[in-house]
Parts: sequence; C-alpha cells; structure tokens
Amino acid sequence: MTPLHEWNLTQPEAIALQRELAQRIVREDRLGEVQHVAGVDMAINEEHETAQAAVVLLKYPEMEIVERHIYEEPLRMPYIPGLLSFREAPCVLGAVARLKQQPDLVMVDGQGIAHPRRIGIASHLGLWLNIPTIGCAKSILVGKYDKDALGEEAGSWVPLINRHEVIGAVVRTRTRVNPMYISVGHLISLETSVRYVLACSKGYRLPEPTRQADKLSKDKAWVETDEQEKPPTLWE
DNA sequence: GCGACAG
DNA sequence: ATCTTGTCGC
Repeated sequence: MTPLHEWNLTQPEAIALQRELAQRIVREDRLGEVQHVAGVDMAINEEHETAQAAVVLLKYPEMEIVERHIYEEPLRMPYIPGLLSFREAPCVLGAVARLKQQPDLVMVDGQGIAHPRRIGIASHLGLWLNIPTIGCAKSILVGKYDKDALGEEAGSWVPLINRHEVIGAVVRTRTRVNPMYISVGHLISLETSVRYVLACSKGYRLPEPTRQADKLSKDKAWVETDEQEKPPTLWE
C-alpha cells in the first residue's frame, strides 16, 4: 500500500496532520456486500518492550474464524490521549498486511470520529486501508449521552453527543452490561455501524471480531510462522 | 486555571 | 494498556 504519511512526528505535527486527514473521512455508506469482517487490537509486551497487534478475519454473518495473524514491533510512542493511532496504527497495519483475504469491513478497538479532532484510530486506519471501518471503544474519549434513555436490553442504543454533534452511539451489546461506544470509522454511516456491531455480537460485551482480536493480541503462546497456516492454542 | 483523557 | 482472586448474578 502507498504510505499515506510519515508516522514519526512530533506532537504538534501529529495534531496538524489529524486536522488535515479528518477532512477526508467519509461518514456515509460506501461498502459492498459484506462477506468477511476483521477485528484488530493490540497488546503491550512488557518484557520485550514491544507492541503486538493482532487481526482476526471472520466470515459474516456466521462469525467463523477464517484467519488470524500477529505482528510485533518495538514500541514507538507513549500513550497520549488523542494520539493513540500514532502509537498503535503502524503495528496494526503490519498485522493486517498479513491477511490473504481482504476484509470488507474492519472493527477497531478504539474510537472512530468520536474524537476531539474527529479522527480516532478507527478512522485513521480506514484512511490507510481504504476499507470501511467502525470504532468499537470500551470507554469514552469525548462526548456525553443520556444514561436514563439507554435501555438495559441488548440492542438498545442512544446517540453520543459532543459540541452539539452526534459523534457516535452508546450501544448495549449485551443485556444489563456496560455499553460499547460505537462510532463511524470511515466509509460507513453510524446507523449501519450499529447494525453490524449488533449483528456481530454473540453474547459478550465486545463484538466477536474485536473480542477475538483482543484475545489473540494477548496470546503469549503464539509464535509467528512464515506460512501462517496453523491456528494458535485452540483450547480456550 | 482546573479536570478529563480511546488504549 | 496492565496490575489481579474471588465472587455475585443470570
């Protein structure tokens, strides 16, 4: 893929770049038939001081795992609220590059446009991949919502608001469990994003793609091979 | 100026 | 993100 931009930037440069890139994000549906959905996540390897990204490709709507890959590289930046993508995206892209089958939709562990400059890691990755992406976060970076209006049942959701703008949705993916914060990443609408997140939720708080990627990224027993054929520790 | 702050 | 055992609830 053609590099969109440099990753080693100073904090002011990174912020300026986000303002630039944010204008290119498409918040409308531009996806075709969805047959494969990918989930991505990253974990930190304390001992080796590395970042370990994982990508899991699943068939839609069955949610059967088709591919899983890991990509590890040295940590490049500290975590700075608002600049998460400059710490994690490069590693995640390395993992996604190992996919044989290209996904039709990607779910990311983090915010899409529900970000102070409207470009969280899910949106940033969407621009790099030019593939529809959805931000699936476990907590809020910016925005507020009406807690009393959110039902307890799985499937209910209310808008997430910031500066008088709807930047995402607070979605109950599982009954009586803390909601997920969903936002448009790139090339998809909020309504469609919520639809896919719910369609990919299988009784857990995290939708399957992200849940599987989260597990894989933390899997210490996983050893990369050139073929990428054999699945890791299947005994869950 | 004082908090809040994805992972 | 990560530190961490048992425990409450469906």
